[in-house]
Amino acid sequence: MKKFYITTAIAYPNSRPHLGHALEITQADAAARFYKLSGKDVFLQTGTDEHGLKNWQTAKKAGKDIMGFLDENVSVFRDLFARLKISYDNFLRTSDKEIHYPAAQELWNKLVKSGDIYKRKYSGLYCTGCEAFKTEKELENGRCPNHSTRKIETVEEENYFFRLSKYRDKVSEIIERDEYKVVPQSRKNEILSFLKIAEDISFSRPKATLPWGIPVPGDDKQVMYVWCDALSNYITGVYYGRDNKKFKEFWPADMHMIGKDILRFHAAFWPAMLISAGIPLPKRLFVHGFILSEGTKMSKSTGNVIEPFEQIEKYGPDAFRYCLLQSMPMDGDGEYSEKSVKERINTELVANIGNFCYRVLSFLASRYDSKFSKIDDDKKIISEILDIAGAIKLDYDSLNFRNAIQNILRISSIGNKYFQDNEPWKLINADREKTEKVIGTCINIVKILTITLKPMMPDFSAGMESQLGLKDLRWKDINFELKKHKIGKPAIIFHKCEESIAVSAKEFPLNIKAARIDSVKEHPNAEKLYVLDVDIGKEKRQIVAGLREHYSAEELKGKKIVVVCNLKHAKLRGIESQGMLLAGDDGKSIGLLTTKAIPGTAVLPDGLTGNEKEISFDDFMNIQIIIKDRKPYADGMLLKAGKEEVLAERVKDGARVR
RNA sequence: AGCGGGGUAGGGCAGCCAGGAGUGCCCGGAGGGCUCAUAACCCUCAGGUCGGUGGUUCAAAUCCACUCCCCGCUACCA
Repeated sequence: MKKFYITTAIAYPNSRPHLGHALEITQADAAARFYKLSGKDVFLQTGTDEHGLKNWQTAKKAGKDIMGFLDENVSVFRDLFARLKISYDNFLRTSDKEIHYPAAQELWNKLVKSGDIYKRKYSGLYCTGCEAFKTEKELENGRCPNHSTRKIETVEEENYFFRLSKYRDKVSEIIERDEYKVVPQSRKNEILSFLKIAEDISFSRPKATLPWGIPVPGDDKQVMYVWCDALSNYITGVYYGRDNKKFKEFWPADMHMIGKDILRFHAAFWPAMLISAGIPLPKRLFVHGFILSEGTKMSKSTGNVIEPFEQIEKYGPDAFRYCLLQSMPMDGDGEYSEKSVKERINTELVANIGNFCYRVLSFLASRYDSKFSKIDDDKKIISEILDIAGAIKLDYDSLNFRNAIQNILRISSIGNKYFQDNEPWKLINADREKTEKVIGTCINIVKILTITLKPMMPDFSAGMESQLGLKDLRWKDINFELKKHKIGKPAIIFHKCEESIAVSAKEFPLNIKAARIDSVKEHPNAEKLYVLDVDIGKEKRQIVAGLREHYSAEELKGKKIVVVCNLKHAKLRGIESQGMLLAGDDGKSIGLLTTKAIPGTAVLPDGLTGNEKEISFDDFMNIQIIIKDRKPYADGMLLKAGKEEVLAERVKDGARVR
């Protein structure tokens, strides 16, 4: 079987990888994983472009040997790819003398043979300090900014050129007809207009000005310029010039993936070179935009640089991949911000997808001993979901990850609604068999989610496969054929990303006071709730508390507790609650926080001042207070009511206060 | 200035190429339901003269012309 061959642009490793590198390789990896799932024999190549003056100078400046410098930087890229779970099959370094050099030289020779390489004089502005050509833009007052005492000279040098102009019509035609398909359309238009005026391109440099490159065959005074050196990686990595039979298994490439800044080289130079060398053209060029932060390009001066390593560390590879893929529109630039990352994790991954998977699996595990032997043959749901899965396939095939995500979320929303509408937690008392069918269908939906998310979030899907007790799910397993099955052990995969309210050095965000319960009534409308009147010193408050399963009215009356007073008031089943009493919850028992302090005493960490500002329930939930040795700690700081201690009843260490 | 991208509900987007009731997604707001699930899930409602003007058309967010505003690029760099 011919390989399905995908490439990324090769990175220039003169500094650390940035978000753009992470984006491109993640897109390529997601595509590769998708095609693999669909049964193709995928080969993904990436690598690094290691020649050129910039690498040479950066190494020199750092006082390092060029290969040592490159090895170091390249290993950082490889490390990033590993952390990103990139499933590449080949990593090609253009500094590879064994494989890459001879093959690139072979390509050069082919171009010479076709009569498309010729010598021509080139003249430019040369800085003797840098020993390099400068563009007019780079100069300040006609001088090199790094060597302002030296003169800029106009230097002529003789270089080899490639006859791009000869091929512009031919390349235009091929792109026009989509034989080499450039997407999106706007990039295709752009390159077609460039091809009308494309001129021959400089193809080499004298060794004296570019000391670090691949030697031009038959001319030891010249080295290849980047085109033949770097673009050729796409063929040299897959046996070009080494093993023609094997080369044909890979080539032509099914997809090159690049950024919009290098469109010309891939949609004009590269196909022209291939035609000249008599090599078939790749099939598709996918061009993505840049990834921006806060609406502008990331730069150190703006201070909006986002480090890929840090993002993976904070959010994990799955969520990072998911957000990267979602950030990029099909045309134009994308936007990445941590605020939206957190939002997406909490709402899409946790509340929508993750919650559906977990509620279904845990229901089956606890009520049916993890087994089912029938499914609900709800034609409407089934066909609706299979239709969406079909759309997702098209989304992936066109690399529209954003649409794919949107459609996947639709599936889990349908699942959540289906679960909700059937109310299995109630239905199970009336019709145990029907309930089992409903859950069986839900398991199939979970399976479909697992498969459709596999290209984007490999860890999640691997985790779900093991929870489902299924192995090696493929795209063809998207169906409702799982009718009798025993699942594995359910577990939560995505965890809520807490927006930690900065507990500032001076102000504690909560206004907590010691209080005494004056009276206890049962909530007329809710079986778990009490309505309490509490004394918080200068005023009295009415508080609704869900304690009826844990405390009797007698136990509560007169008890001295602590209450959050600046929480936004809320109606609970029709009765207003003007605060919240604090209790520890260790998963088994609920135990009140108590204190001997007189009502009204502020409860604070040492040294911090109080805060009257009203706080929303969500913000409150994001403040972690944990019990240790019966005492409450907020962000590691002990909470006390003046001089008196605050102690939690009944609960173990690690209990969360709420 | 040139080139490119954009202006659609309070925020972020899709829809535009192949015109057909402002349709859709995520967040946020208001109200309700539910308790299996990670305070999660479900439902309802509010909110828009689709940047503006003019044209083509039976019909325009969508096509054409003009115009206003925002942003990016303008390096022999992958």
